[in-house]
Amino acid sequence: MIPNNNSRKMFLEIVKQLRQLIHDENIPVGGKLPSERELAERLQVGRSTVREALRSLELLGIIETRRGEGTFLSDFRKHQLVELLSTFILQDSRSKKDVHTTMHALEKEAIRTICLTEQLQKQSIWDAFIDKLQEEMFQEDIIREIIIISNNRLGLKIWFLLKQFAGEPYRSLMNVKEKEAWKMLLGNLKVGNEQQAISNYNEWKLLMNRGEIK
Amino acid sequence: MIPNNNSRKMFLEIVKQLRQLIHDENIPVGGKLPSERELAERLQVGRSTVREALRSLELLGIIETRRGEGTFLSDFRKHQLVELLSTFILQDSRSKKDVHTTMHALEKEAIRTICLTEQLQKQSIWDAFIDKLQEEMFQEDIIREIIIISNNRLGLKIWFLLKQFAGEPYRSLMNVKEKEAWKMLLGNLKVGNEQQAISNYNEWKLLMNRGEIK
DNA sequence: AATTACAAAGTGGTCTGACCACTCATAGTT
DNA sequence: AACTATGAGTGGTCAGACCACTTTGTAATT
Repeated sequence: MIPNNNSRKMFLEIVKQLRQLIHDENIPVGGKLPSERELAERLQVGRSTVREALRSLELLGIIETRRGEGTFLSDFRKHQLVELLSTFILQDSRSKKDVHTTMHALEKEAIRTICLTEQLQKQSIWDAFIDKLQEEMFQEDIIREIIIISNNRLGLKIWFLLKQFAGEPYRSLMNVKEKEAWKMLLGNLKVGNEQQAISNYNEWKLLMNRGEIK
Repeated sequence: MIPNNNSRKMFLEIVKQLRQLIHDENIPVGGKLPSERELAERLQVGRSTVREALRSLELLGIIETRRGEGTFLSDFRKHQLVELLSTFILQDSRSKKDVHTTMHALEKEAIRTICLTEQLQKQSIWDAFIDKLQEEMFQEDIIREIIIISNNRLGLKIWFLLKQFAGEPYRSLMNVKEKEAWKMLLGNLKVGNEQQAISNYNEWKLLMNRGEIK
């Protein structure tokens, strides 16, 4: 008979199978998962093992549980866990720097993609953003919109993820210089001037860093 | 008496208290945590509750457990969480194009970082690579080395992950033109010429794509 | 005295069964 | 028709029991 002496961690196996199950049954975001008891029976493990896997995914913000109702697939953007992680994990400045560097890489790539793709430049949204610059506005929203428009869904998701780990790298309020940098950046984005746009981006980043040092 | 049947999730509370405990007792990376049974008694909860919290932290790569030995504070720079989340994320966006775009973003950022950091340019490894170009060599190895030297461990981790999903984007054999492009790229890398290096990179990428189309 | 072999204690891994607290649908009552 | 009570289903927690594994101490052997 096959020994059940798994050197592997069972609960990790369950995590894996849960992922498979979610995929196979095509459970949508917000959809309901089978109950813990049913999962235990279907996967042929104890309920406590199932729970360990579920609790892990819950801490990651992948699922959401409501007592008396059930377990639901969550929109992982909502997780509150990340602030926990930042206090737990990202005390290391090396890691923080890595997160920022990687985010910047994704942001720049989005700008490049947009500049090099004619259809993406014609979006009238750039003008709208330039107009909105006068009001109070979240810089983060602009960045996000840029990445969204660049149409790299994977990059966007990774960026979201990192943003959550990075804490608050983007201040919401802008001073005059920052607004000016944004205006130029958006303007160059509109006409597809890659070199200039990247240059503007770097300038803006410099302004941001100075602002943080203050 | 104080009712502890709060609507709050107990296991989240335990996670919080574990963090406190690790801080208070100043447990170093690699250090040993109290046993599950001891934690259960100290925190006045059941062992299974403690386990749910511990399993969550384990999935996040914050702790490491070894059967028969104990639970240890892990080197969380391993970023296991990113790996996990990525496998979840990549289910619904397996667009190869997105994967490639994101990989290129990371590669370019590595090149930029190296160009802008003097210490990284002095590595004699570039000359070694230029020499090796004559022989049969894996382009993938050069790229990887570039990212490693750029010292962004998170980026490297993500890059590795994406490479797995991307299949085989980098052919191992190089023709004359590709070798020439690499030679220039490495040369510019050595002296920190960012603009030219990125330009070389783009040229090389173009050559790669043509080769694939053939 | 040194080495080996074995037993015991300690630890994480898993399962079972039992409650509790909560939500919801529904049968029953007014 | 509106309201109420009930029970089924679900997650939350606990206690106790094994198992598999590692470490450690001790007794037996050399």
